[in-house]
Amino acid sequence: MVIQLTSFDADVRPSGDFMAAVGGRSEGSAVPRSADVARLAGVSRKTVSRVLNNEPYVSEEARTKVLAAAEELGYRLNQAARTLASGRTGSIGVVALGTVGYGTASLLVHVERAVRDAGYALRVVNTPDGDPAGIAGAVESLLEQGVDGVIVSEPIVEGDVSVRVDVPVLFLGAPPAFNATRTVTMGVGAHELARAATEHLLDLGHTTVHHLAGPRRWYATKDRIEGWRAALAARGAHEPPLLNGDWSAASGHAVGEALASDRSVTAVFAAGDEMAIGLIHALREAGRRVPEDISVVGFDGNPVFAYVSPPLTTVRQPFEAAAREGIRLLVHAIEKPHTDLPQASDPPVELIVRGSTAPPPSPPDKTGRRTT
Amino acid sequence: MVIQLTSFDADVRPSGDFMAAVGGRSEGSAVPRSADVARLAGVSRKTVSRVLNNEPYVSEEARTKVLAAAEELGYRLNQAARTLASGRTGSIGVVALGTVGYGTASLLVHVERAVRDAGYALRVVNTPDGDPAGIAGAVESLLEQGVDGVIVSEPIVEGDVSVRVDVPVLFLGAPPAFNATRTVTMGVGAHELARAATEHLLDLGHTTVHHLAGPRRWYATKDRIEGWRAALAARGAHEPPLLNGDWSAASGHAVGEALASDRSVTAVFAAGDEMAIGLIHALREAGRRVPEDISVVGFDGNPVFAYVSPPLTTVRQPFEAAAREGIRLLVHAIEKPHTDLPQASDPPVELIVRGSTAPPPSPPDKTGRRTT
DNA sequence: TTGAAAGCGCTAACAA
DNA sequence: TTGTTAGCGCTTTCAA
Repeated sequence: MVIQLTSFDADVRPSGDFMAAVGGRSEGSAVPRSADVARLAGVSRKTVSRVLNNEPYVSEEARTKVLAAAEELGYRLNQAARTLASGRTGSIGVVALGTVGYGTASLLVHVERAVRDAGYALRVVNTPDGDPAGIAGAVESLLEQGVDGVIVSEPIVEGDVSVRVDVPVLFLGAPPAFNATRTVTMGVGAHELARAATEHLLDLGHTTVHHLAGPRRWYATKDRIEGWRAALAARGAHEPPLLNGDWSAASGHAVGEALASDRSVTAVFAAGDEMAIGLIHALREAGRRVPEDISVVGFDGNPVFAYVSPPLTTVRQPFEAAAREGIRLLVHAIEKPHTDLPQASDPPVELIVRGSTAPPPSPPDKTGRRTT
Repeated sequence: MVIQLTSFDADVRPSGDFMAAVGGRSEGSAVPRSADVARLAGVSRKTVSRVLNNEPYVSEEARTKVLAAAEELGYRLNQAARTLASGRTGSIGVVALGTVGYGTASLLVHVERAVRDAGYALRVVNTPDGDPAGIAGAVESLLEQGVDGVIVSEPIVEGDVSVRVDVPVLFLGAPPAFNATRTVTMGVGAHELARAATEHLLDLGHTTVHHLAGPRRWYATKDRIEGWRAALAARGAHEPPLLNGDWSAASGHAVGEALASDRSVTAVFAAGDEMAIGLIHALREAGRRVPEDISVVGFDGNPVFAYVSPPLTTVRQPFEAAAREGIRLLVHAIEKPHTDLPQASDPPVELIVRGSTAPPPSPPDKTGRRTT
């Protein structure tokens, strides 16, 4: 741990803005204003504004001069003033979960990139609990800071969130939790993915598939349960009782210890890669082989699990596509409020078959009895 | 994938602010201003401001009335106006890496929490490349948006970044890359951690330790190399050539394949958990046992790797402590610019010994020859 | 194509 | 303890 403090030059102002507010005018090394640029370029402030905002009706000559003057002065547009005058903030806020899992983290990274590519700045507020009160508070603080749009990313609980929102809202991976001027919902394919994972196991010959679910309060959990259920129902497979984890490998491990003695279990679809890893570990510790005795499928697609034994079969969530498409719609809602939303393309469902799945130890015969 | 668009009520304004800017006065359902609160509470706007900013010299009575009026109106302070008038933005910007690794993601989560706990909002800009140009652009955009302080989190390359920065800057996990009004540096203990990991292996009886490093351009890589080197030098151990990865499990796997045939290698310290996992996998595929033939230590402390075979011995980076302490110093620099920085406490070095390390297959005898 | 004037909603300084 | 006045730096309107 190193703490280094560069010598603090006492006559450096804490902030140019502060100094100016105190009374300094644009003299000496003070932070340049648009008036300074205008003066240097020999035009009006409004023309400077026009150039910097790419507005039409500016002569090439004026544009060139303004750009040169701005560059020379090291002029930086004051976003607060612009926001106050125009009502547009140029930023989008995201309410995220604040967990460090591969899934949520990579979703956030893609959101940041998509937002930036769309020309907006990003404000982030985490709500580790994801409950309605937390989300309401987070949205409230975002609105207060000033945002043109809000993204609510994978919130946890259902329940009505009570906030007054005048800007468009994008719900990523969950149904709308509150009303807003305009609401856009973008799923992350959890249902289809869960269904594909379950079907993969069924296709291998397993008579049914157990499901290790996440905490019941999460939307992500519900979606996966439903997908699993749909796959089972479509094949007429019996639906075994749910197994419960909390996304952590430790919880998967605990479930695996309890499950190991139940010889009727031959296939488990876990709602997260990490739970799957914990589950497999416990199973093997108890002497059950994976995939020979029990097949396990994960959920997320973290590439590192291609390098464990056995390499984990899993499904990949299309975070990048979901973030990109969702934000495209959100930005459309922000910038063209009175037009219809464009069509969103469906991201692909991607099943990654590796080594943790195989046919059941001994396929059931026609009567459904198992011949071990 | 579900796209849902709630019916768009045509007479809902796209934004209250916009409407007001167009000419509406505080009438009907327009967004309330501080003047509206003042009127309802029967005080002046300045008193409203005082109450909302927790300034002294307000009577209990006035405070109560203002709060009630604000609540009734659903008043929300306009941060842009406040910023313009006061010069303070109430937000801190972070320049992050935008990779989805466990390390960087969890650092970002802790940064968000610490920033919020300190009463600031967070702006995030990612620079996937982390190079000086990218960092400069990111800082520039943050400054333009308006921030009271900047955090540069684990940048990649050395090199001078050319930006004019009037606010304090916190460098997390790297030395200062540019000059600012005030610079604070907070390491994440990488050197000490790398040293502890290497020493653990040496203590086990290995004559030397190989190091699987990350991309050479990263500061994080350099720090770990230096820690490893220091441990080797302190014991008079021979320093083998560096192995090179890119943080991914795949790169660790590739190195492992090449390394498997070299029987002289008995201990490897990998600069990241995921590379360690890939390395171990390749080693075992080639018939070498871990830890019996080769010991491997990772770096990061992702708990999921306690549930693979063998459970990974690793060191945990004190992200939470580093973020909390670093931001404490940054906030101090922002709020009390003319005082000394407080003392920062050193986060603990934490070695997590699990199953991937053991004494060498057959300890060298006194002469240094190996008796296999 | 350009400019002058008038705010945006808030806080700072000062006076009361 | 409170209110008045005067901006913060920009965009908007409207006229030129």
